[in-house]
Amino acid sequence: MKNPVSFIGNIPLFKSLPNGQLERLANIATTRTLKKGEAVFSEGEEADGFYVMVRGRVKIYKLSPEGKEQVLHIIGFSEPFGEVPVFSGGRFPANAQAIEEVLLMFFPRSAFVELIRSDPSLALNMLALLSKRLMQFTGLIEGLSLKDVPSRLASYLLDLSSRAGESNALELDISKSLLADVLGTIPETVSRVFARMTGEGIVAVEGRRIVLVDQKRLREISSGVVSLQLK
Amino acid sequence: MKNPVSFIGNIPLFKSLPNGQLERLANIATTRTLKKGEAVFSEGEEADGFYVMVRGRVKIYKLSPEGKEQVLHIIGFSEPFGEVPVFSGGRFPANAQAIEEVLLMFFPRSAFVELIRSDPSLALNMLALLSKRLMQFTGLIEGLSLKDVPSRLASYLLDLSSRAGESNALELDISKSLLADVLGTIPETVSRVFARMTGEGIVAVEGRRIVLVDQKRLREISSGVVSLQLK
DNA sequence: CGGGTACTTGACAATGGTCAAGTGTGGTGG
DNA sequence: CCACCACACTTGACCATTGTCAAGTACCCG
Repeated sequence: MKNPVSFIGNIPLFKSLPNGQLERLANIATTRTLKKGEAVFSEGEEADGFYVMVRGRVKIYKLSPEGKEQVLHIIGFSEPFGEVPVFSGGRFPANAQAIEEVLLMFFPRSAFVELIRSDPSLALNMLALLSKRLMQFTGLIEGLSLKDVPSRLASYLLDLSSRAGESNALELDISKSLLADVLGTIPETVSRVFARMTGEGIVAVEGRRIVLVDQKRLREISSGVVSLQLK
Repeated sequence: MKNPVSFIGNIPLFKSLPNGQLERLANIATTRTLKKGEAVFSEGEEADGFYVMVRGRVKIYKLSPEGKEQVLHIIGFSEPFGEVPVFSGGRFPANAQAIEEVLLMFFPRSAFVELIRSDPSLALNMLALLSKRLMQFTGLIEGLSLKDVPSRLASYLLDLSSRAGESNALELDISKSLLADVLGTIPETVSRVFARMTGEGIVAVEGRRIVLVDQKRLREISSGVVSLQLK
């Protein structure tokens, strides 16, 4: 990295920190690189700090005994992760694995807690971060418990579209099998739902490129007002 | 309440606060009583503070368009709730309803944020609280996505037992239909699973009294090593 | 004592997962 | 540079779990 202090200063979590603090952070931080497929940490492992993404992406996920995955989060540029055990338990509650080549910054726990103690605005930033995570999890729980797969897929697509500037033509940011793990289902089901949506003229799919043909229908499906035809 | 300051001082979230701060808290706090069935707040409502339970219990839950409920949390004595929008959004991400007659303490947002700013240990307590919530949600997501209903019920019973001092004879702390909403299923399914477990000699059920006859089997079911017989 | 709610049980339906087989494609090593 | 292999994806047939609808019983509260 060319300039660690300036990188750290641009992380949303650390915004509003004075320069002195940024330098202290840069001093306690270390970096770590991983190849695609490598584990950052595993569930139950002892945690002595947390990470911030510099380059690449990792998935945070739970594993069932039979090997099915539920993705909790996909971490991208300048997002922190693994911060939960810093404040409560000492162990990671889920697994983290690189889905691309990855460069991470690592912040040791004790030094970071000290920093929070001395800087209330850092504490409030962290509180805001955890609160947002909580809201996001609330949505995930709602989806898994109260909505069917077409509805969850529709929500995902609409969300992608809104983050891509409300465009109707978008490109999936992840593979369809990873998408299945994000939605809490399996690749076969994702395929079938895409097929049904295509048949209904709601979307057009070509590999990872997807066109939202009928946003209105999509919104109805995502909110559960109507459900998708069987066949 | 006889002595607000001493009550507040005994809330885990506020432990380790100096007396002066406790008095400031007592000054900004108000109280609120609700009858069974009354809403504390609803999803999407503007939030200007959070609550701490003094007496009774409330359920925090999401609602599907068809009226199905998923309970996220049951709040009991001296637990805080509704604190998420204090730090991020301005709106409650779920509903809260009294399941018994309830007495609450309310802390307005801005005064509370000021207090956090001035007291790092309060900030760390709050960070620990949100982290624990996050871990709990992680478990809920895991259950909904990766485990079947018998497994979730088994986990619930084992959890109850451990919190009741490892006793084998326990009393459900909630009605079976509320239990269904906690587990992310419906009362009919809970009934059937209890019936199957009884038939297998795993538990004995009599109204709300439940005896865990075969804890070992129950643990196997909860962890997904084995599954329950069909009939 | 009455009424409503909680709970149970049965028959049925449907969502979505499993298993299997086949197609396409991108990356790598010969 | 091409062939091959692994993997991502698709599709079909089948089945299991769980939700829906309906009816009946029991129980608690007023």
